[in-house]
Amino acid sequence: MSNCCDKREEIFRAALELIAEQGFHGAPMAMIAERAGVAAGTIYRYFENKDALIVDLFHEIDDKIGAVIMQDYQQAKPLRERFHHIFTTLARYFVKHPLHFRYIEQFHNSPYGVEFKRDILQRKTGDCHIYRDLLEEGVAQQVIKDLPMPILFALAFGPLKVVVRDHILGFVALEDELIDKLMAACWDGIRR
Amino acid sequence: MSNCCDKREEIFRAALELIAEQGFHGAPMAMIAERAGVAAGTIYRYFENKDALIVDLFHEIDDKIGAVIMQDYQQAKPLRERFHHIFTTLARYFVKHPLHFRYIEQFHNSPYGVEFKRDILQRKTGDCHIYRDLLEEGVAQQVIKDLPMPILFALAFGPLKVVVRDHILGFVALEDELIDKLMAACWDGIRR
Amino acid sequence: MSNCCDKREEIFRAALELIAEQGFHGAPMAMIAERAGVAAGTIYRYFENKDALIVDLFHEIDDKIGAVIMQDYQQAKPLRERFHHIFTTLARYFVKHPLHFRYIEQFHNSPYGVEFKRDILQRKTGDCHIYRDLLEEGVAQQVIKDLPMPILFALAFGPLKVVVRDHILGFVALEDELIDKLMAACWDGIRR
Amino acid sequence: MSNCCDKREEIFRAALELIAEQGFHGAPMAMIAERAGVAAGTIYRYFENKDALIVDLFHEIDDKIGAVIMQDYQQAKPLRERFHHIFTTLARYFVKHPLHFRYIEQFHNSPYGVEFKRDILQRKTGDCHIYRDLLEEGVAQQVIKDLPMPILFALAFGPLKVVVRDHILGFVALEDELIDKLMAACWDGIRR
DNA sequence: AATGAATGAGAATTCATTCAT
DNA sequence: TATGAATGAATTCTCATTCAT
Repeated sequence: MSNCCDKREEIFRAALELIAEQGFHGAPMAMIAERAGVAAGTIYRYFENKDALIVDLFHEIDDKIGAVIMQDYQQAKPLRERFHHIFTTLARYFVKHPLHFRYIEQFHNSPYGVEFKRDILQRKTGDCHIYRDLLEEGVAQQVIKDLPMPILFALAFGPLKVVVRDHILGFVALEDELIDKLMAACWDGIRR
Repeated sequence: MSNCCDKREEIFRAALELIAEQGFHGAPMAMIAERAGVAAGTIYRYFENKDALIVDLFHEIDDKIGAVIMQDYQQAKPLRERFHHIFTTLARYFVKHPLHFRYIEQFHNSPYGVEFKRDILQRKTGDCHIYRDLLEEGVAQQVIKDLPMPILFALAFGPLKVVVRDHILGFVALEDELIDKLMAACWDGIRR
Repeated sequence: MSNCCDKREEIFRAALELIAEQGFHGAPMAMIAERAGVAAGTIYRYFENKDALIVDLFHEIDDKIGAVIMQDYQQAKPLRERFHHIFTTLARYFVKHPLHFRYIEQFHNSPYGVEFKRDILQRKTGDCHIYRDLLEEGVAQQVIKDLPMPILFALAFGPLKVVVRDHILGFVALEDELIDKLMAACWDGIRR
Repeated sequence: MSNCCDKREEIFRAALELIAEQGFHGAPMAMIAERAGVAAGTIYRYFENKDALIVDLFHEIDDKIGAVIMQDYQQAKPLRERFHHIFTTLARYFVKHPLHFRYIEQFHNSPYGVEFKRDILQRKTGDCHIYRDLLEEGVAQQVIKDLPMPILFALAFGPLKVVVRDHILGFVALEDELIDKLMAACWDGIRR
């Protein structure tokens, strides 16, 4: 457990940093290895190849985000509060982990991410059902507009994605107060 | 005149298709040349190098979009109508030209696009001032929420981006009626 | 005659400048053409290919030097005076035409020049016989050391080559007085 | 240790042979690799790029020559004997290592060598100070002509360069006896 | 398990030369 | 004759992956 996971962790960290900052182009295996403090060949003990490393790292991050959201998620709370929880948790997570955000963006806009996207959009994997369940519940309760799920999803979380990017580029300071206002506006977008 | 522009056009077309579909990785110069029906060296008569080709192609598309939006834009019309015009024109353009949409996405999520983004976010180039002017006017008239520009921008157009992607992947059929509904919801997001 | 020779002349001039200053690497045909004010294809009307251009240009320069030396060469004058004439004429020519000197150097140190050198060293071409005749006469008269011809040649003109290079690089100012001193020293080298 | 230095050595050897015989043009990296018995990419483990390989190889040779000259150089010996030592050592080295001579010539007549030449002419690097010290000492002792250093340098070693070239091309057989005569003549050129 | 030197296919780019106009 | 766009072979260099140690 000791050595094994350390190395894997280090490789993940190195890949995350390099890819998030330089893109897939700017992250050759040799460079990832160097930054991780392991030999190039060692990466292949933990990952079948570069693609697998990239995909695994994505899932690692994706799972982490899912876990954070689920952590204090209370199904019993009113709809809007639950939306508030998801939205602000996501926003704070990305503000706190800009490299994760940028990695996910890189991933989605790459051949690696295309196949995966089919899954996630069909809500087959991950914790996406939380988002969907919430929205579907809202539609059923006639609190949320009766629109196709992808539309609602885009209205609810699309702006967040754009704003986080702007935040990372330094064009807005995404502080708690602003996150709340953004959330409120997104809620305006989806509610009846 | 004949030959000159044909070749350049063909190279643009080939690069657009390959990059939009396969990403920058999947579009080596030799392949672009082959698909364009020219020799590899020919590309370099029209573009200084691959980067220049990529940036030029982006501007080509960007200008085209700007032109389409400006075409029937009527400054005299009420705010919401102007927003409607921009929004639906954009949506229809992307539905009609999915490769353009995917190319732009690739571009923005790449080293090539980083520098450019700084400009566009600072609204220094292109027709972006149209968007900003519209939103600023709305804020001044107290029709639109008083939020920082990047936030309003994200609320107004962020969902569209996500939905267009879903449309291209086949998860929604972005028809005129749905575009209108989406636009209305986005308007709900930004209006007071 | 008018147009024909102008172009050829311009191509020669352009090639001389570029090759002397940038080496053969730094003188692509397209660049030579541009500097000569002709189209790339035009060069091939006057020269079979790049090699031919390079060799022809060498001969052009070589002939010019030969002509200058022969111009005031007086067979009747004493040996040392004739040596003085050749030496100082050469020196002044190179000082006046540094590009010619550098071109010749480039040429001799290139695959182009190798074959040619065989000829010239066997004294088959050019005005080299002047040098050789002079030295042979000196040997016969027991004024000049009895050494193999290439040795005498090297002693007589080798230093000049090195000094001209230094002059062009700015490490000595090769003025008339210094040329005379250099010549005198070279004469010391070859005379009995 | 074993493999490392072998490969580097082999690459040096291959590059030396090819460049000395065919010039920089005639020595593509792939050909150097093939002749060295390594893969093309392997060269780049030992040298940053082709330029670095070329420059490093030059210094390798240059250092070797410097070492050979210094090996039996005795500062205490009379001036002429020291000159004799340097001159004949150089001559024999080049006779023994014609590829080294031709490589150096190629190098000096190339963009690679230009920058370096400035140094060596200013006697800033290598063992060149030996030559200069010797000549300056001779001038001070009024044994050698009072001429600018580049002139003396050219008189002392310029002929050797020309003769070595002729020797390599097969026009003289530069044997010990002849080397001595050449040296004596060069001494005549510089001595008072 | 770990290493990292070695591999070699593949990518971008250059440039002498050709040929339709 | 002259043009210069087009060609495509050749060149430099990169990098994912392997394998002997």
